[in-house]
Amino acid sequence: MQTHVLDTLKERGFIAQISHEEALYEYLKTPGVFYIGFDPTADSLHVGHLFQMVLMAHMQKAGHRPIALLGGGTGMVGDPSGRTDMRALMTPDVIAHNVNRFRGQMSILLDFSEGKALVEDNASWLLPLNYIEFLREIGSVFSVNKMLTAEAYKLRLEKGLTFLEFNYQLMQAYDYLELFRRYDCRLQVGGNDQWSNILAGIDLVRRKEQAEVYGLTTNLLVLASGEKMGKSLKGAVWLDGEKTPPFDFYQHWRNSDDEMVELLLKRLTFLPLDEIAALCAEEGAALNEAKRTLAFELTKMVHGEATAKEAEATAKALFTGAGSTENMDTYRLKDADVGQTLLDVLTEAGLFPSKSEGRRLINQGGVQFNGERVDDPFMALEKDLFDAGEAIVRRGKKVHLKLLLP
RNA sequence: GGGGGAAUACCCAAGUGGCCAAAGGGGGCAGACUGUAAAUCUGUUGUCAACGACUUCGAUGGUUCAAAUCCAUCUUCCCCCA
Repeated sequence: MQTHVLDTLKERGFIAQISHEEALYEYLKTPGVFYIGFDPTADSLHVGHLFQMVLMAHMQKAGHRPIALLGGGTGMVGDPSGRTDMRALMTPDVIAHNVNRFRGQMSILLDFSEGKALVEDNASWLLPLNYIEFLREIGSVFSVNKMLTAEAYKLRLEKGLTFLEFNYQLMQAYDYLELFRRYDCRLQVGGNDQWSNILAGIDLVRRKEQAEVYGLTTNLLVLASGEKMGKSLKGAVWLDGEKTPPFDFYQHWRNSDDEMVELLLKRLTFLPLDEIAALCAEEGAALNEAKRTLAFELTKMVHGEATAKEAEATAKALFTGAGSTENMDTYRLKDADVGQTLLDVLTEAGLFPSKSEGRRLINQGGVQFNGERVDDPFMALEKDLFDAGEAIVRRGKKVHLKLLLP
């Protein structure tokens, strides 16, 4: 008999809490419908979302129907859960733009053919809501007393919470009700910080429809240090190759903490558990093999195999000296750049955020030109410094840039 | 509606007339050590034509030789009372 999908998820470390475990096991024995909400707070999904997408993919493989609910409507309000300050409000057209981008990226992992998965935008039912009707139908079954006791609001009760944000939970609960009515959706999945919002939805469906629906939360992806995952050198790591080049994406995973590798492999890749166990049985430097696998698999998943191989080859070239430098970031000098100082050109090329910063880096020995440490920020970039029209500049250990003569 | 506070760099947070480009912490970046890891130690963290200059302390005006610091107005947020 095939492994129950909940067991799969458990084994791979996804699950934090389940609302009605027994009943959910039963429900998922036959094809079911479930949803996960995504806040359209940026114009691309990032690696934090990847985790939820992988979960959806596992579920879909097990025969269930995922609904990715984009919060085009809830995004107009902003979830106060676990936040100490109010989220900046986004304008409707920005939200609509983001929703569109998300829609496209979802298909990386989900099969949308023949309605096997759906993307919904809650703007379609939240925006037309009539205030008084909503209050009468939905607002009447919520207890403010109860909401106030929720952990999620504790922080905000001290710092201040606007009525706008306080409504978020009602809206999310209403989403669940709506999806239940439309698609007979009986499971909501979310990060563990969504627990009280999910419970509110379960409650609402029970009261309005006398039906039992379920909730499941996932462990948030956090670093061993407790830091949230998904940030790196240049901020968030996006799935969009324009915003985060595939090579940077690859490097992000390649540089994972030792302690995180196994967890990440389990939760973000589809590699069999025994294979993962074997990779991670190694200790110390040998763990790098597991990191390479992680980076490769994920880059392949998001950007395709060919691109993943390129990224791998580039990494090899940069860090071991073997392989090609073909896919390295490059900057072609302009005619006027020749003979200018290294500082000026590299700032122009974006390797330094400012000239001051560039000077600092150089003075601290953080910049190399063709393998030689640079000690003079004003070194002139003459043609004879280039070998076959190109030169490699390195900032720190990991940032490389290939300069090309005009 | 009344009264009282607060706004400082990426974040938290000192500073309440010149010694302030602004303490401290976090974060970031770099160096050493390593395994492209973590931890640790060190340096650094407004900009620039750089032992100097310029622009910054919610906004705008003012007082002063001199303002993050004093005054006025405005904006936003918080707290207490109603």
